[in-house]
Amino acid sequence: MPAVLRVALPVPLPTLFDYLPPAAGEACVGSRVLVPFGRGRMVGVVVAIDAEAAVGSSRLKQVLRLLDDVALLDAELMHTLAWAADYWLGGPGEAYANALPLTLREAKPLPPIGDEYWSLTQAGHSAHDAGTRRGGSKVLLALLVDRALSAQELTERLPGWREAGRRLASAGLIERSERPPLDRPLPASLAPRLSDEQQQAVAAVGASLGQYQPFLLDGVTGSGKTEVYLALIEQVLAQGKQALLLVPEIGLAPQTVRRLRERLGVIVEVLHSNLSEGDRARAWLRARAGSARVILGTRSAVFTPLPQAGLIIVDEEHDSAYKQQEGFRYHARDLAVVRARRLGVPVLLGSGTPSLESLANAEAGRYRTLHLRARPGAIRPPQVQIIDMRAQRLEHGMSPALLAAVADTVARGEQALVFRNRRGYAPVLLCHACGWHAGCPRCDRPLTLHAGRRQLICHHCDYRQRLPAACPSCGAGDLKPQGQGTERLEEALIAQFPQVPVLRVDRETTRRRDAFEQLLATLHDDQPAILVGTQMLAKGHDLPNLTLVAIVGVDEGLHSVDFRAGERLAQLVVQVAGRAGRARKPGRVVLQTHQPEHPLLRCLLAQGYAAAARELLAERRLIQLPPYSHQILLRADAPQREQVDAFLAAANTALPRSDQFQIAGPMPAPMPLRAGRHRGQLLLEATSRSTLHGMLRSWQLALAALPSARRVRWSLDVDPIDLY
DNA sequence: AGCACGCCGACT
DNA sequence: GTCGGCGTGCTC
Repeated sequence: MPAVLRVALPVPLPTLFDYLPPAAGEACVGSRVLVPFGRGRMVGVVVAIDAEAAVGSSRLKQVLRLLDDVALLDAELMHTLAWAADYWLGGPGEAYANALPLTLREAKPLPPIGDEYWSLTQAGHSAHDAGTRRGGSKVLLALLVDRALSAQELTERLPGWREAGRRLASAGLIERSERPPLDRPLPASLAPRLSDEQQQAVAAVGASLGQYQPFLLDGVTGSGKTEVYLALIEQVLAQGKQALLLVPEIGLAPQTVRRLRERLGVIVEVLHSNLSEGDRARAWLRARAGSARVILGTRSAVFTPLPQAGLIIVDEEHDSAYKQQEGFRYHARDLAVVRARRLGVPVLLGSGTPSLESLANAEAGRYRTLHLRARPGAIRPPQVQIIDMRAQRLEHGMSPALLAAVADTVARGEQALVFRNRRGYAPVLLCHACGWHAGCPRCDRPLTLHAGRRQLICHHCDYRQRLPAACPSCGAGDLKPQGQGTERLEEALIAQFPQVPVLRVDRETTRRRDAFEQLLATLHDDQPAILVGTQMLAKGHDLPNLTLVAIVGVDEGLHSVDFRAGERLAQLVVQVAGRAGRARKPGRVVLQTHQPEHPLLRCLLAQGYAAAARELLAERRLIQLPPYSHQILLRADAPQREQVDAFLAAANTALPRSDQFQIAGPMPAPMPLRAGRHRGQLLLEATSRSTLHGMLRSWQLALAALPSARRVRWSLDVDPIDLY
């Protein structure tokens, strides 16, 4: 048997592939190779050398070329990736595909990791003097006439300069160069005085630097978690180590980057999916080279190489954005903890509304809890008032008490936020003559009315149709919107408060990148305004003049079939409420509901999130739901229901009988029809997941071999976070 | 996932 | 008589 190289390839197959060593050179584990695969060629990562071939030598092909002389992925990252692929049942190659920026999965030399600079050529200077160019090109030439500028500086001064840049570069008027990343310290601002609790948190984590220890930093919005992060990152930098800070979404990145830069006086490397591939590769490589000291990123940044790791922070750790919902379904928060253990560094999970999983880990003594209770500056926590919607005359879904609260607020020159977790004008369009309602033909759910665009849109599959003038069923012209979305609330608030600016913030109004930031920038600190919006308003963004949060209709969450609905509702209410009164002014929250006596709401409002979470945890323990049990969900969908049923039945049969786990289903998914496909699922629940592991792999292979599997799309989800 | 091969309907 | 539909099988 010849010794072969074992290579992970970016294909969703459950196997690694063996190759004969290349004609020239010595491959090492963690380096990339170009290999023939099927008809074409592919870049893979060497996971083992001197392996014994798993297939007959006649089938072995030879590595075409080595792409790295040293490992691109260090031993720790290789182990982490293998562990992740194993835990979340991914193909061995999929983890690598997620970890490596696209540019690094091409058979090219590594891109330079210096900063990208642009300058005028001789011809460029002439063109500028002649003034022949127009528009963006002219502005760009003028910007570069004195000195070369970095791509970042150009983006700051002329957003969208790339197009003009391309034109001018191909005309030979400007040229690109690389310079080593700036290493001179930038001006750093002084750290504010920390509260006692903040100091204790910093001291506790600081004392653990250099060893593995998970911390749960439990701090309400505005309690100053970020200052704790900053102080710790400062310590890590002083030791010459790297800090990785994960945030749930890109929207939170720009302001956080600014804050980190201003306070720490170092370059902050950013890694998220909205970055261009070149930028991602550069940031990744800088982290690998150790020149990036502070790395801020979203989910996939958990795979950043950290050769000098000092600390990992996961901000808003409860956020479900950390779980990848398709393909390789890993959880970045959980992986961050695993990485921290292997790296021997502390990991800090921060949230004002910790996940029940993390609370259970703290309860079990696996995590140390740090509390930040007080809001610095001694602002009182917002007072919360429940409005019983029953027997109220509603103005487009808003009660008189709610409108009065908004009126008071704007009369004082302050700002109000009206929160509604529903986009569009109305969630249902109903015919008052015959009872027909507009439904999605592909999802069996009502279509949402979007009045401004005169469309009916399905929020599940994006099916769209024009707004009918009359009822398609009976011809009556009596179509009435039922219920309220943000668009309708906006309209009603404009009518009620004609002199106050009303700003709607949802996916529709903030489609463009940075539109959200720009929108918020128009809010002057001292001017009254009304904000209407969805989830997007729940996070980040300090609005110092915002003193009222009005939550319209959270009842939907209380009826949901998903056992996590209560947890999510509590988190959402607390996060949204936390927008109120962040600066000097006291805040007020009104919560409008049809179920003022609901135990979860009452507990949440009377005793706060921690108490509500304790109740929810006790419930979960009682009925043995996560985090007190472990779930694996098999999902399947197909154009015909029989195909789904046949596959799930066969999958169920292929499951070994065991008292290690319970099986629920096969059953229809909570949305049994979506985008024209029928959906079903099979749920495994076990008290101990580790005993399940070996069985799962063989089950997965058995599923792939089922004839019925070819007629469905299917996936296995380890620790699913919604049963959708 | 791609990408071939392979065997049955509506077209120049 | 062909172009092309997507079922089936393979990739070291």
